[in-house]
Amino acid sequence: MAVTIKDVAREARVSVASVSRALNGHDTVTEDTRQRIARVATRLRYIPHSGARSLITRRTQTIGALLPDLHGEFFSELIRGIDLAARARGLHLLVSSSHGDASEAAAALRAMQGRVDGMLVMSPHVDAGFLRDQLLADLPMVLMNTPLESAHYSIMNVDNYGGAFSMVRHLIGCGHRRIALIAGPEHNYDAAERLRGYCAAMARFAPMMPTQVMHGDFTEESGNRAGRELLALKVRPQAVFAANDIMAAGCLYALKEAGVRVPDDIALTGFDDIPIARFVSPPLTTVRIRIADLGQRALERLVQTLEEPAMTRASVQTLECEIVIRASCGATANTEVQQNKKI
Amino acid sequence: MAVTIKDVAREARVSVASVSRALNGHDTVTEDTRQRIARVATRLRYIPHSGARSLITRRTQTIGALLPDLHGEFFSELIRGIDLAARARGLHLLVSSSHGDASEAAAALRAMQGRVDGMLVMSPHVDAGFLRDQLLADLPMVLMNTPLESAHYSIMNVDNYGGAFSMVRHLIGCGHRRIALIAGPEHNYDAAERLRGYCAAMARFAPMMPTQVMHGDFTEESGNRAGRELLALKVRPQAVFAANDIMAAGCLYALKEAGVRVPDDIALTGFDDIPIARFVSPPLTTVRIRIADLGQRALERLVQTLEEPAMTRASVQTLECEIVIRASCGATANTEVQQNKKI
DNA sequence: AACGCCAATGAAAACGTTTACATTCGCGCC
DNA sequence: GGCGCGAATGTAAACGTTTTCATTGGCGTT
Repeated sequence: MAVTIKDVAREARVSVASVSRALNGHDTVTEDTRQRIARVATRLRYIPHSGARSLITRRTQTIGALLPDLHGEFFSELIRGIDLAARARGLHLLVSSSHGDASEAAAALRAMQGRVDGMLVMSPHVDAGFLRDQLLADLPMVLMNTPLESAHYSIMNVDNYGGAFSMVRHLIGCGHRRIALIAGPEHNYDAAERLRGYCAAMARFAPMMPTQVMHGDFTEESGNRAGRELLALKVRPQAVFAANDIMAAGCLYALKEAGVRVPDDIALTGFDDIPIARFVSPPLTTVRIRIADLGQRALERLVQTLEEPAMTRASVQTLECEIVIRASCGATANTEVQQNKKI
Repeated sequence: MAVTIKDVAREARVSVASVSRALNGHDTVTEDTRQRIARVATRLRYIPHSGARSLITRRTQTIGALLPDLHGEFFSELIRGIDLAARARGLHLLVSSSHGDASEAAAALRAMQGRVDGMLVMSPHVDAGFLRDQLLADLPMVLMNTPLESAHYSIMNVDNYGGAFSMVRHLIGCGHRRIALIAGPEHNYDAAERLRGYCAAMARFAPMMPTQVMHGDFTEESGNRAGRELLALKVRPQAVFAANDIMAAGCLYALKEAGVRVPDDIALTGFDDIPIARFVSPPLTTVRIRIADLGQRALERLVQTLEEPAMTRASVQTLECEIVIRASCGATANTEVQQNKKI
């Protein structure tokens, strides 16, 4: 039914070998015949069977992305970055999102095996055991946002620690001393790193002030709850640093509802710089992650591994964040974006 | 290098045929040998080569999604819906987003041919010529959000007309009469349908009032500009209906900046119900599209076509919208969500 | 004019599956 | 006890490519 290389060969009065050579740009074919073959191929709408090709070349020209069920903006930005980099290299992108648990993630990964040349993995369920299992099935992988260390796989992380550190430094620079953190979920790596950055910056820049950590789980509701808890305290903090923007938004509503003015009474900042950060009032000072960049860089790292498996050693890369200063922190900002300097 | 079916066969002391049969659940193999083969397969970490398989079965178990460079939330929700439905059927998802123009879209589609069993296409660049080209390469496709009609391809649209119609009816129900529309881009199908719904509802429910259409292009800036233009008018409208939420947000900032109160002085509504709609103040009354549903339904339609090519005739399905009433329209809402009734 | 060489092309094997067809074997029936 | 039959398994062809190796033919060299 479908038109194959044989049809093209017959029609162009050459062998299939010549068709293959002509279409793949080998130099051992006359310009004349190449053009004739090309004409026939387009006329017949010939499209090579990728399966047959991958059978012999051992390459699928496809990379897989295993993603958690991320919240909207983050997810789409990440895919956008990956897709951009992939298409620049003529690679296809096979995605698989939303896995509830480790076994589901493992199943998804197994299903992708054999269809892809390599994988980008961002999943909270990827642990050491998972990694060991995969090691034997040596599929090139790049791990994203993971606390794992691996001698075999490259890792691409976001500088959560540095971002949080810078934000606290900024708040202290604004004159705030009592700074509370609304933390993320306990077993989340990103959340842990942000907490670590907060603590480190407090210890460094306001060593006499106690840290104050409220419980949260990255949801709007938890931010709201934390906000109400803060208001009930005898001594309210001067600034609240939420470990992500959506919690900051939840907290903001709690403050507003109580008639507390932001930033005059309490300053508030977030993390991620999702679009919503610009739209709440007052607009939210936050830590920006270049998510698309993250995806792009991860894919490029993977491609590098793919192209020279021997040359490339596993590495850990960390993507810098930057502070975006808006109204919610009470800063008299003359620059909107302040580069996050290395510490 | 990789372990093949032959390795499994040798190790299990059977022929490759038996391995294939056992692993594919055919009933012509003894329970005893089936288990033995299964054990060997897992021990050896055997993963069938999808290329080889698709070569003979003529199926790739993969469907492709050709998407425009949609804005964040919409994009991710759509993919989520598609992915959900796909994985429920054991199908893989190959995505390709962000194509600047028609030729790029065509290239992306061509690149996907032969790697997928069918395609979901949502792209503003898909026109009649494009369609005709593809028709010959009879790949099952479902078209999304397109004004095209096709006897060969099923179409899955959003009820932009009905949503806009309902929103205008609602605004009139709130007591507003002078209702302006901030329109979307000229050659955008969604935008045109929303405009049509606005005009139809005005003609129906406020026949003596003139329609008032401001230019816009779905961007925040254009909404802001339109807002400023509205303020400059001698007679200001009582309500402004922006053809999408992000323009409504832009307009809202223009109104706020001018000290105009929403909804007291002017009511404002949007379309899409992106998350931002909840976060602006006042929260935005808008038309909700169940985006994930759209993706899911489209995929299910495609699968249906795939499974019984003969049975299924091309069809056009339209996904209903619903009005989400928040503060920005000035309604004294007792129900937050009002089902959009068929007209 | 014969020879060798190189460029262009063709023939065929190989990739890893599935499946139609062939073979084997045990068993019941005449 | 031979025969047919059906169940279980094996053999081999087929899928559409790429690539190695062989073949052809033209041309320059001697």
